Amino acid sequence: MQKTKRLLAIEKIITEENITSHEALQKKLKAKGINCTQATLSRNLRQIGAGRMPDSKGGYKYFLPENNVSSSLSIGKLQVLPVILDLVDAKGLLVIKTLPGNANSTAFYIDNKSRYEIAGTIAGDDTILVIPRDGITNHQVHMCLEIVLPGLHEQIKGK
Amino acid sequence: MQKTKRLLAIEKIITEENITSHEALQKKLKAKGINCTQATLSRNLRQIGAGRMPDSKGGYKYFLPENNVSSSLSIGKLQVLPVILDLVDAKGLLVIKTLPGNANSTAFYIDNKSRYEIAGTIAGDDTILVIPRDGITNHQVHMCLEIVLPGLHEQIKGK
DNA sequence: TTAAAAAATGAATATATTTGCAAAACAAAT
DNA sequence: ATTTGTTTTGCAAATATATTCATTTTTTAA
Repeated sequence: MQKTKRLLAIEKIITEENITSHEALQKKLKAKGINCTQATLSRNLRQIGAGRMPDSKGGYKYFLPENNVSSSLSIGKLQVLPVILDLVDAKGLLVIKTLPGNANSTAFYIDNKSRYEIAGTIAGDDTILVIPRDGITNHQVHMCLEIVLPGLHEQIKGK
Repeated sequence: MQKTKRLLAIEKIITEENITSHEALQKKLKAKGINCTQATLSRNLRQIGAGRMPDSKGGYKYFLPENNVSSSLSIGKLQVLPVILDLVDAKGLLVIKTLPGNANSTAFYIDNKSRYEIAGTIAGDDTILVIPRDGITNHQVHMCLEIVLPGLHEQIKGK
């Protein structure tokens, strides 16, 4: 999962540092041992939905759109992950099993990440149905969920 | 005021239509009788703080950052303008006179436009002090206020 | 008004970003 | 393991955007 790792690194870097060009981002990644071309970054930045705004210093700054809730409610990774018990594909959809009572909050969390790949979610008490958008492969949704919930697949595999 | 007119037109166009490139914007402006080069648009887009985000169709879209309040409170132009009575320069600052009791709401409105040129405002009952940021010329603030409150100078001149 | 200073503009150029295409890496199924 | 199909990637080229510089326009001050 070389790409996923890079996507995560990019998200982290552009939210934490002032990135003003693909080239600058490329260098930061290199420093972390992640090598790729500027062309790949162009594609990756699009994929994660990164935008660009003028900064006050006459340059430009790349940014990740705020995920409405995640920041203000600050649901951290460590609180979200342990409640997820299983993840299975079914009929082009995904079913996530959680600890009892945790489906809604987790689905809420996923929804608020506003990923393009996910059309929506429906949550019961301990089960979430994730509905991918048309044209999105099963595999893409898995990648997407891994981004929304880093470590997810690790987590599941261990159960 | 050729430039101000263009800036206003650009703001209007990119909020109302899907603009995906400088060239596209240039054509829309031309259709409105406003001619300029791509170079000028590059500079203008920076000035008004326009950003760029990936759209779902594989392209990009220019946008104007939301002015937190203006949209949700929807203080329209027509309600704001008539309460402003005068506008004078003083010691590098600007003094705005309003109808009694209208200074605070007007200042609030200006503040929430979050213009770079304006460091802040202080409002009494019928008077607002506008404090420009260091390095901003008096003229720049006027341009800026004209953008925040379209028709402002027209309005004042008529009194 | 007129002269001087500042700001805005276009043309050309430099730089940055995106994309087509072929090769490589990866995944799925046999 | 081997084949087949899909995704990812780099390279090179195309496109889009930013900037330099010279000129024109606009503002300021006298």
